[in-house]
Amino acid sequence: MALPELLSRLRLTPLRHHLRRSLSAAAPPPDEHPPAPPQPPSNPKLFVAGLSWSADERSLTDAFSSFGTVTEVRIMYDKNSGRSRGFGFVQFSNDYEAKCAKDAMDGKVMLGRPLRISFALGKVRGGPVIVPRLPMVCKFNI
DNA sequence: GTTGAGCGTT
Repeated sequence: MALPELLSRLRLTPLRHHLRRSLSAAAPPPDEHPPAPPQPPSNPKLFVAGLSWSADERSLTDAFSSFGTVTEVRIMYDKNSGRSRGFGFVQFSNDYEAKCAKDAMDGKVMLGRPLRISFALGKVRGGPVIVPRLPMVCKFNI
């Protein structure tokens, strides 16, 4: 085996690997478009379903007020029977609190029923649905 | 005395 080839195998090869690693590390993300941020639109109002028949505005408020300032709580009742329709709305003073409460309370059982929470849609009077620009991180670990 | 996916009043 020729001497140059020997040297090449002993020293240059590892160097090449090192260089390749450095280059690939320094290389910009290869046209990596963020995979369609499925971050759902967020607004200060939550749609809360799966409510127990016995859940009222008071118990709802108590369950959500630890995540922020609850500005409005509404449970939909049947006009005739007066019984709860099993869902309602909880509005916070801002999107962050709403998202935090959603992440923390979605799926949790309340009064024996698992809550199904999502951001309210529809009757959004007072402006368009604002998509948050900054990542919102819930500080609660529930 | 029942039931169980869903998006609501002024």
